[in-house]
Amino acid sequence: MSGVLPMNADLPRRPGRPARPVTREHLLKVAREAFSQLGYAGASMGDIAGRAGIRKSSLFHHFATKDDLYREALSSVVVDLGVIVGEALNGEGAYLERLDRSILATQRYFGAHPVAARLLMREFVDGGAALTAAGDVVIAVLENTVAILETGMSQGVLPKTDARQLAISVLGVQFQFYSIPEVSARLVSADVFAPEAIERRALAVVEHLHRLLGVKS
Amino acid sequence: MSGVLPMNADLPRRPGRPARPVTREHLLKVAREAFSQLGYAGASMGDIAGRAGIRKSSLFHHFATKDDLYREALSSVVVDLGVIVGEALNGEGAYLERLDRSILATQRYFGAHPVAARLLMREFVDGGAALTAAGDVVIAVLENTVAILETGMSQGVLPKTDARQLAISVLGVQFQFYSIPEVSARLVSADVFAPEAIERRALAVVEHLHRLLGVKS
DNA sequence: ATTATCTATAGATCTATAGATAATGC
DNA sequence: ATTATCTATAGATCTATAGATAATGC
Repeated sequence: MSGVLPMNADLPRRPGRPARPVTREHLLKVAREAFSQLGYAGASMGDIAGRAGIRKSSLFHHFATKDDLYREALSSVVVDLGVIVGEALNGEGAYLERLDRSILATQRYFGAHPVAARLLMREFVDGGAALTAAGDVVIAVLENTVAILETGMSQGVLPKTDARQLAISVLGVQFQFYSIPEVSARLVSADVFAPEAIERRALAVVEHLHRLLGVKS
Repeated sequence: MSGVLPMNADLPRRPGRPARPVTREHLLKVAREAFSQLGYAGASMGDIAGRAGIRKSSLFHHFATKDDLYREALSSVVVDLGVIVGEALNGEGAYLERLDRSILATQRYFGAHPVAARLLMREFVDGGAALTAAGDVVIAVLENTVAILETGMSQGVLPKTDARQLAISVLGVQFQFYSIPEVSARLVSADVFAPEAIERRALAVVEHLHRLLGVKS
């Protein structure tokens, strides 16, 4: 599609209102990539602008501060993932069915969006030092996990244990692989974002979490 | 102890050779703290010097480049942890005894050294982009975990499964809690470095890894 | 003489702003 | 008229270096 028109996407731009302005969406996409790969402090506005094919000052036209850009980039991932997990959890089926569906959905989302898990992990590791607002979102995600685990325990589907300690381990199993993609790639000797590798990891995480949570098999 | 002599530790220093020079060990300690909290890009040489009570240029007298300082700070943690896990694994007892001892030793090390897990996790997440040499150390740590798991599987102590996929999940369970201390603290509503909290997490990780690895109980 | 510190500074880079430019969309 | 881009630049900060200083350790 859109192959009929010439794709003069990466010609150097000149002053004046452009025919095909760089979209906010595209800027957020390259910002997610840069922040994911380099972290908030490591990624510069000039670098992000360069990836999008515009000048630094043009990037500031779209986002008033680096912090604004970062928050919006992070938020887009949190919202996406929240919707996907929400749909998986609120769909049909018994507790374990919905749990498995949300695990698979999360893993496939991370596989389809190579920057997502690392971007979120960096935010966790930074500990909301830069972000009180986003820090609360992070806590909300974990409190949600705790609630899901406690539901399973009170329904007798999962053995009772400290749900808060467990939630952090669950987070580790779900995020680790895609948060450290270069390391994971070397360990499993494969492109971790190839379709077979994604599916292999998804099934492994289901198996691992079943064991970790004590699901009867 | 050493309370007899005046502790003029944090008086401003002046030009000329000092009576009590700041030790290399102390500089590495504050560097580990800064890199752990802020990351490689986020921590500046000026900041690290300031934490140690000297000027930036004096820090450069001890470490020629920021990269040198980072590598040595990271290396000190890798070596420490390697020794501790090595001793736990090479000691007496059956496979499971040695496994549990190394899990507990790792958790207690992270609890006693609040900057260690996060410093290592940041290095994993950065993916050796900055560091090829240290990146190999990181891979070595994981290959070692794979070898331990495969030993257990071939001895029939652990059920057979993909040891490489499992190793990454094990890494997640072992590191997550102490890699995101601010988040963990809010989730468990406690100072995660208080002795009881450390012991609670250590026992939880043993339980979680027993389940994840399929140890018969 | 050695050495751990300091002051001062070069040169790069980073966030952010000011103001010109020129095509778009109304 | 609006607006997405550009050039140019201010001011802060960052890594790293040069060279002075003065107490230590021999």
